[in-house]
Amino acid sequence: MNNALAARVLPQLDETLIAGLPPFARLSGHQIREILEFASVREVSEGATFFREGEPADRFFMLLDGFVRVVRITEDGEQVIALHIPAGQLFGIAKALARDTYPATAEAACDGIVLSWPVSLWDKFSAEYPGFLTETYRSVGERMGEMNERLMDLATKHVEQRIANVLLRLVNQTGKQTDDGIEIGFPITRQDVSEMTGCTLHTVSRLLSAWEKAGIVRSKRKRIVVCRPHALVELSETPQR
Amino acid sequence: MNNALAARVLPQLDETLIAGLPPFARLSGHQIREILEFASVREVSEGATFFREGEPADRFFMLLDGFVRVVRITEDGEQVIALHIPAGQLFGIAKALARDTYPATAEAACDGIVLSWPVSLWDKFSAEYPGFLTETYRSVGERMGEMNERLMDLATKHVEQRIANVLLRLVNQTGKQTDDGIEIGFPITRQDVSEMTGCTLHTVSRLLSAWEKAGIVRSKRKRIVVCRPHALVELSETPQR
DNA sequence: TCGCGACATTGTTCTAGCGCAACGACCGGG
DNA sequence: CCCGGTCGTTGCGCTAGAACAATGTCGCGA
Repeated sequence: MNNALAARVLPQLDETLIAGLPPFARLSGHQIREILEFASVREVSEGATFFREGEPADRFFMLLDGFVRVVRITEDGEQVIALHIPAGQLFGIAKALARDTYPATAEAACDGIVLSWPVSLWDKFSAEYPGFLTETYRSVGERMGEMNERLMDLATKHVEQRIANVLLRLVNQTGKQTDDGIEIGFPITRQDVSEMTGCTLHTVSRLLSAWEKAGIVRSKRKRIVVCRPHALVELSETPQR
Repeated sequence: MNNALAARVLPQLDETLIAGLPPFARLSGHQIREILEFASVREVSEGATFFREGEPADRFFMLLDGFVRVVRITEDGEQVIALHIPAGQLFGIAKALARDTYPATAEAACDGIVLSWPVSLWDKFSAEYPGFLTETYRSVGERMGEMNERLMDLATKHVEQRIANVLLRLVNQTGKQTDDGIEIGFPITRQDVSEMTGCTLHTVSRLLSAWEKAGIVRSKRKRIVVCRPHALVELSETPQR
């Protein structure tokens, strides 16, 4: 699908691709065309970096296809994955929060396609395009809510519950139905899961093995399929043991 | 000071009190008076609740004096303190993030004074008062940054480092110079610290005792004074042990 | 002034999850 | 087809910090 989409999108940007996205939903055909005029398109492959924490925020982005991983790195080199952003959302919107540098690093969790605009257009977008700001702040609010959930989990839950929660969230947000169950929509390693849950990849590996034996998940290299989501829900709710 | 301020503020709202605050900094005297016309004033005492998580967000608030504690509660009744808000900032601004309920509970960390307005005035404020929205989003951004820091800490740091960090942050944000050192600006229990760092009050107590013996802090009931901030900085940076 | 409730300390025991280590499996490139 | 790198698994010992428990202290209201 990625390739098919790329083939459609790259030769000539198709306005129907972005017309339905929340920040642009209320715009006229003319406005959509205008937006596309200004946009740079970029095809990215897994692992590509869009921008790094601390860099001057000179562009903002719309993800058309794929997933973006938002990452922060501690002084001693440990990564923490703060968030995953699905296709159809804006990111790198430091300007919306009156910042002039990016607060985190953004990289492609899988191959994908992004549009981007210079930040100098931000004020034009927010002034002229009805709904743009509202929808932007709605998704800021949602991301804050998600961070909050993770904060609570890290503060109060056990590793097992946190991992169960992360899998459930990813499956809800990005899941694709397969014959076995629901698969997380992008490649993901044990290391990634550990960086999302604040534990070691060893613990993740052990738990996934155990869950695989129990028939709750199935996983291949970089792929995780959840077969019995409800079992995970129960695990994530069990206070301890 | 609280009482003196209350005496000044309650009989008749003094426009100089809010004219200097960032969200209102660029407004004319007339606009300031208009804002005060619409405002409800409330004196609160320690522990009072402004609103609870999940309630419809029918008002937004400006803290004139005191500190607000932003709290979330897990299904099993555990509290997590997400944030402290100092005087001079807006809070309960769900509307800014296109939410119609409050995402968390807000209570008074100490006696204080708040203004509040019905949420129906939000659009008027943001449309008519230049700088209001910008400053609002700046502080949203700062709070997100702070949550992010805490997320990283919870995910990668040890309890000792997290507690050291929390003390340093509180001292920086709210500290008052005393002859011994810098004191946190509001009453705070071991339990509170534990709810900020995701550990037990026992561990907090033990560590504070140890630090007191080492001359790093001094603490009485509900009061913590940091004598040697730099020692805490070192503790917060020590990878382990 | 006394007594109660909120707050704090400190010892002991126990375990979840980390650190370390070694090996195995799969994947893409030359 | 082979080889090196990335990704995953699993066992073992250890320790940070939780859980449990008991006792001490401060401050406020009657």
